[in-house]
Amino acid sequence: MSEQTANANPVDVLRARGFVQDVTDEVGLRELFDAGPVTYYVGFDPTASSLHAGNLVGMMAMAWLQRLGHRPIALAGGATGRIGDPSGRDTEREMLDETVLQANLDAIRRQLGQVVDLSEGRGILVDNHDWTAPLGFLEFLRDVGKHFSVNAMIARESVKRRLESREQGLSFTEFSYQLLQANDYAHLFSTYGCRLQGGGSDQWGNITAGIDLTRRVHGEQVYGLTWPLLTTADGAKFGKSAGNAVWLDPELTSPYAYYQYWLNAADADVIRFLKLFTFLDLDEIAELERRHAADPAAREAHRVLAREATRVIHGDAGVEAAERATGVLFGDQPFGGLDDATLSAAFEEAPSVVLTRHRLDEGLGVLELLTEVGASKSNGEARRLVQQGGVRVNNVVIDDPALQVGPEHLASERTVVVRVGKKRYFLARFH
RNA sequence: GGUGGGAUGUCCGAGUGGCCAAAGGAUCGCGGCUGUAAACCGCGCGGCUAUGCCUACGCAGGUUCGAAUCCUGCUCCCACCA
Repeated sequence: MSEQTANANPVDVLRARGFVQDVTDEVGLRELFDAGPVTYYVGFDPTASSLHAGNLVGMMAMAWLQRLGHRPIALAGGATGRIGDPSGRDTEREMLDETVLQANLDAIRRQLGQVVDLSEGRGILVDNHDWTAPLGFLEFLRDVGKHFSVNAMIARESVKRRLESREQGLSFTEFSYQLLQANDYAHLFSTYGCRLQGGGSDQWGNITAGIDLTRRVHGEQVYGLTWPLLTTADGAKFGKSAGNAVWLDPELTSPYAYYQYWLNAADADVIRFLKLFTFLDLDEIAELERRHAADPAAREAHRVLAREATRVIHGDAGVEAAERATGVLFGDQPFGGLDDATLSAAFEEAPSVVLTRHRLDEGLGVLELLTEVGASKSNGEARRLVQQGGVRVNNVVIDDPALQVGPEHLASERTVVVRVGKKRYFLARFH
């Protein structure tokens, strides 16, 4: 971290990197930061077994504030996660939910820990279920509910839209959600002295609800800060690759795939992403921006983004594996003389099928092979792919639909690598 | 409850008895250009033992040499009226 960054007000640091959409009472928040370490919180819903790229904005914002000397609280929404599914009523389901939820919480704790230091004395991880579950309904109505005006609640844009929409509707549970979140803030203020809540810009209403509640219950001023909800330059949802979420769990999204997601960022996004998703100095990023403008084809900014963003989540080993696999997959060298282990590592994320060895010895039609590995749904589709020049076996273009694939096509002891188009790889293992 | 309109391929949407495996667009796939990009251009996009055959136009039946198209019933959706 540069001197400049260390001395700047955190609001400016976050804003310079693109983390600030809105701030409640910016003057007051700046003074709060100047007065000493601030305890702040960001909530994450444990709805999946892993966090995903979309959660990174909040994670990075937390990390920056921590680096600037402030104290993070990561809140896992164990309570809100439970009411998210009102259909799970019977005890068996409830138990299962409990197990899954617990696993999800563990995963979130682990993943947050990679970016934010939540160790004893450095940061705190809490679950809002801990204080929400014991709360009685009457108690909740009396202590929390009475501070809210339904008139104000239904005036909120998100609520209003649902009330006007005949087929969507709005359940009482969902309507009450903002009260639960508001109560979280008031609780964290009184328990930990938390005075700042961060969240995506869609959280603005929930955050200000918490600020209001804290003021009414405790008579103290607390603050809120939102970051923009990201979309990519070409309009796609941020953090989705081919429609699938980009997960932080290497079991769900391999370090290679993760690296590739960033490497494939649009030119118009790359600088913005460098600021948000790496810890590089802004000076360094500005230099990359100059170089990118001068020679976009070199894609230097993309490479740095992919490397640094991957390093944050998957470490040096993850970067190394991703770069090695990228080298093999996008090189133009025919494969051959490799061993199964190397091949498996390079193609970790490629779908593979196991076929019997004698089919290879007898000669397997390339069309049939394409269908077997899942590259095509029918022989007709496979034939078209070959005729269009889109098929490679071991990185060598195949132009004959009648080609018989045999033992001479093995790239390693027992594996044949099929490539369709530029990026789709499939492995056939013969046993 | 009444009246009218509709249901077509992944999606949108044309098609009112043979020329319909079904226009057009989008998505998607492959190729070209390029930078593993964007934009743009070209090709492809039901299946098969393939100059033919099979399966497909909400569901079930019928008329006809022949039906996505006509008739009957059913299911679901929409609009207007009550």
